[in-house]
Amino acid sequence: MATVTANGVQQENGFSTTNSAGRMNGLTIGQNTIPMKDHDAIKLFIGQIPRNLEEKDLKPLFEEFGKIYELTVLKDRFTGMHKGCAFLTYCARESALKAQSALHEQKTLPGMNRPIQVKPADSEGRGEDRKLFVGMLGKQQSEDDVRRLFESFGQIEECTVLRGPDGASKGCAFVKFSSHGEAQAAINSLHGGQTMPGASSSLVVKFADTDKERTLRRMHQMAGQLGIFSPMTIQFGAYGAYSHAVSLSPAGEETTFTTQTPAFGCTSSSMSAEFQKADSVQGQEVGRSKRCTSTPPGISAAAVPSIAAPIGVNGFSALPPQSNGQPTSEPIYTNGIHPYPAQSPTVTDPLQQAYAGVQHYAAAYPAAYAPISQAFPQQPTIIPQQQREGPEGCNLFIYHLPQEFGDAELMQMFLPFGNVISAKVFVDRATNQSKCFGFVSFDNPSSAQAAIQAMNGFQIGMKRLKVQLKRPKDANRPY
DNA sequence: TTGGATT
Repeated sequence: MATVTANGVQQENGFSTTNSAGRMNGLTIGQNTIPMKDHDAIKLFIGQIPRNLEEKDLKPLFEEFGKIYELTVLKDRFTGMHKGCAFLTYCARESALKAQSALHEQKTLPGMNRPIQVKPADSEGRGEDRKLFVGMLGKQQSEDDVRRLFESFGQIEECTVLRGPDGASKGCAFVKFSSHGEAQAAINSLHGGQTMPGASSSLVVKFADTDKERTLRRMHQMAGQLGIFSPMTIQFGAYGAYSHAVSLSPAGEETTFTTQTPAFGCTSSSMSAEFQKADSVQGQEVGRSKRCTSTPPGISAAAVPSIAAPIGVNGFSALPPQSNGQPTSEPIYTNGIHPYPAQSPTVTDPLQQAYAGVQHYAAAYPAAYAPISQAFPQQPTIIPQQQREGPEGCNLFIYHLPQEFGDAELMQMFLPFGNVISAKVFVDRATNQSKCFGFVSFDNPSSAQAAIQAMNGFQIGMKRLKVQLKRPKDANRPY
């Protein structure tokens, strides 16, 4: 038996699923029509409704824009009181858009002092599929500037430049378009395409995080703040730092660089750089052979008291028990980086002793970390180090880093001097290449000072590290 | 050549 539905669509089977626009909006079985809605139907939030209006009163008002799929006045869960708002879903997406443009803030219902609100409900994904995060803006770019940048791609519903407490732009913004397509078009044209004045890299245009991603990030942040990363990370890191940056070639010879460290497994680094600590005190280079001869191989780690300081800070409160006749003169991690601590050519130089001592520590106790790792059998996954600034006087700016250095290498290099709460090498987003500078934050100023003392002027290859306190944020800012 | 950021 054929059925003619309200839409005039005739079907042999008595089912009708399309409206005049060819979209699904109702399922008619015999005489009964079960309302169906578009797959992309929009749930609208209706606000500023007088509390005496119920569904039956509201229906006529909204039906003029299309068939209603669902209309629910919001009631207090406990008291059942009318909350002055409702959710409304039309069968057709089109109807919702029409209602929104015809009604939203266009009229005020009797007894209300603000105009009616008709807009997609928050539950509709909060617009995140059309909201963009814009990064690498110039710090002086205003909302208007950002709007101008984006206006040709569609209708901008929202544009906010993120600002710190002092009102200074954080160099990023959110831009919400009225549709996903517009947002996507903006990404396609603008992302990476230009570099704003004062920005360090090309413009970033991407979809803003979803709620889920945001929650995840928050959790990571919390975890980072609470220091919930593996203690072994730190200890391994320290160990790795010494073995990386510190492995002395006793004979002053090049050693082959292998890339394994216990801290990070196989690292990406394959540096052939040569480390030399410049003699910053006397302003002169200390001869390599002189330094080397002053560091006799085979010196006992335990006999070098000064290594206790940097090591202790990193959680090595004690050296492992002297053991077992392992060879101590060969670095187990020979990575081609040769620090030549040269503050003084004598063996009493603390830094040199630290280097030497740690080298021997690394050489003599390769199993040192094993018992510790067994003591923490279920370490949580390492949470990626977020950018964290330390207190005033604890943050270092490091320039002339080797191109190959990444965050991990930077951290390893500075771990000997204290608790590194953050190590960040700046990377050019376009090329993914290091910009050869970075930041290291300690949790206390003396570690930072110790690091400056030891590492400023440190020669790597043809370059010398520049290690100094990071400029405070407000420095050099025009007022 | 001074922190790559968030709703």
